Amino acid sequence: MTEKKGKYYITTPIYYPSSNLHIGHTYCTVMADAMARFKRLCGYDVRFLTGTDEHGQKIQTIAEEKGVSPQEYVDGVVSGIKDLWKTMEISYDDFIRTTEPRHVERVQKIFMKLYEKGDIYKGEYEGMYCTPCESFWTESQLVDGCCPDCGRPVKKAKEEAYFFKLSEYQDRLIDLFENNPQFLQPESRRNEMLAFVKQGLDDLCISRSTFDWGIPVPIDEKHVIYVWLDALTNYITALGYPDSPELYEKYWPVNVHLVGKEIVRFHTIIWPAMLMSMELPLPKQVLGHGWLLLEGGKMSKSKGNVVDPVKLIERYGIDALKYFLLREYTFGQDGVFTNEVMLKRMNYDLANDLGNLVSRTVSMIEKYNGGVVPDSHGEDDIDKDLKSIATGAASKVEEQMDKFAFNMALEEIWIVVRRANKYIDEKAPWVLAKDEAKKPELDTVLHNLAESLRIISILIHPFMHTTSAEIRKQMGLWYADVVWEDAFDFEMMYQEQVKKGNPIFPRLDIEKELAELEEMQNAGKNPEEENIPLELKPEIEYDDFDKIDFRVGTILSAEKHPKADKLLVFQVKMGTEKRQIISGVAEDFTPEEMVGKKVIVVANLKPRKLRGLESKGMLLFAENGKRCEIVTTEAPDGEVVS
RNA sequence: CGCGGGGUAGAGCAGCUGGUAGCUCGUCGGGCUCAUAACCCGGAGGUCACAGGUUCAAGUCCUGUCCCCGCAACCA
Repeated sequence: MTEKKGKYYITTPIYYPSSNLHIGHTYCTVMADAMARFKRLCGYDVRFLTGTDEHGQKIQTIAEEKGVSPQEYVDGVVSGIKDLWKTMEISYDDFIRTTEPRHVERVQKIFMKLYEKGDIYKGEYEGMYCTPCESFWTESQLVDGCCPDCGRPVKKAKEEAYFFKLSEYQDRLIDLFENNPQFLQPESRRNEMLAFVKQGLDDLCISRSTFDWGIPVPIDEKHVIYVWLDALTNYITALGYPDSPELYEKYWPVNVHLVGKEIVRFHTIIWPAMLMSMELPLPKQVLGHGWLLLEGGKMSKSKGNVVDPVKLIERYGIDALKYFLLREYTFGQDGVFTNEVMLKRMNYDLANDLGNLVSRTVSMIEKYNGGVVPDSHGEDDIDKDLKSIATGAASKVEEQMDKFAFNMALEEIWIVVRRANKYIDEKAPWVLAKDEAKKPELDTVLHNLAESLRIISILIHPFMHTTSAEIRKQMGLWYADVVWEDAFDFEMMYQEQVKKGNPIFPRLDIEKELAELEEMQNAGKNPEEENIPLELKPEIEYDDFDKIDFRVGTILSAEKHPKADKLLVFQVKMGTEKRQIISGVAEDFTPEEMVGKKVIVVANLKPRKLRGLESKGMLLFAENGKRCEIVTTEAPDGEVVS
């Protein structure tokens, strides 16, 4: 076996089990898994951690709605997540749940360490609180007096809370970013974070007393520990820190925290600050990957446009999906997910190039040499070229993997695949087979193809181990372990018995698959039969409704707000009165097309200045975040709407 | 005002520390029949957003401008 090269600790974020995971989570976990498998294959002592972040008000609320305890609720979701990782053959070494006793106890110990260090103090948190989002907002952040995230009402709240002295660590964090370019990649995120820290850091609120689904603050039973102290510490509590430090001492500091770009800030500012406070080593590197976007924009549960990985795996297999995710997207950048791009990748690269290469090679060895891999006899320039490309690929893959450039690593492997296909054409074994005198030459060709596939089976192992195994089975290599170093050698096969199997990646009818996928995805989106309640704001009384005075108005004129690019300034006539109303619809309508339209106005809304201009009232529009439609009527202006 | 990302062949993208512009798909033409109508070869197609500058040499460095996309401000 390979000698050990040292340890390698890699983590994914711990996911929030408020509902099932989508392909974005899958993407991150697939990358971590590929890296973990690659490092293992290269001889590292790898530890790969994933898990779930299970506390918080949101979970508590959902559980209450479903009439189960929070623990029961998360147990259900988490078991689904574990099933998904099992289906996807994610090779994690540990799965930490923040509700596990091992985590709970250790978080409390960590809290005490910070407290004893003098970095935690009791203070008062004041702000506008959005319950569903568990977030405090400042007045200026509110939209329409409501939560800027979910649009629901907020309430003023003041609560006693414990704070972590994040501000104390500002200078050390600036040093960290400035002196360790490797600490946070890609580069662009580093600049962002540096700018953020330089703006000045506020102390961090780390406890809550408005709900109780969390880890109790050890010195104050009224409080539970709030999200980041609970969540981020998973990376060391899972290693037994502080009470059972064997694994901790072996694996910490982590080599890589793989995270989405939305939580880079927490992992590169808050987490290092906590570690500094505890006087522990910092993560060697945090990598912020991009998002998978859909054509319409961000993927999100509330838009109902999530892509369900399970369906895709059932249909195309896990290796095909993993290949697509790793090959198509550039680490760190956002990428657009479409069924068509996915299907093309699967067909062209997997079925046509790799699958077909295996198929034709095995067929020829069966047909021309009774299914036994022959020995080679000499080499010419073409042989040499094939060999050098095949044996040179492994180091190129290593190089790309060092940069987390999965797409480039796979591209390097596919250069070998394409070279082998080309080799067949150049050598035309079917011609050699017709001439008994050319048998040695034919043998050489078959041998070299077999060797190439052997090497390919090793190279793809970190990314698609099942396919790797299937290729090795067909090539008669079932008896041998996959050893990375063997990818550097060309002469290793000796009279293996090959055996044709099913196509490893059957060719897809893209048109047909597209149609069926679309149908499936629509079916998930619009269950016609079912009557699914909408997610609404809290109920109001009739009296509340009656307070609003809706009127019909006619738009007399419209123009762009001189100082704001999203605002239109309308002059609206309602019966006898004319007034100015401003709306944020400049991106959806031109001023010209609005003139003359009849609209519905909230006429008794308190006037307010928007970028210097007064708006007296509000116009109604229908919108879904993307498209915006005017709510209109036939009635004469001035009339009451009720 | 701002912060960040980006503008490279019809589409989607690579091009790090400067030295003949590349990949996948599509398209046109050819080859082959071992193979999953797959594979291989060749052609057409790019003022590398624009304008200056540095340099023997610039998508690649510098300056300025325009446009797109996130975030932010603001969307009663």
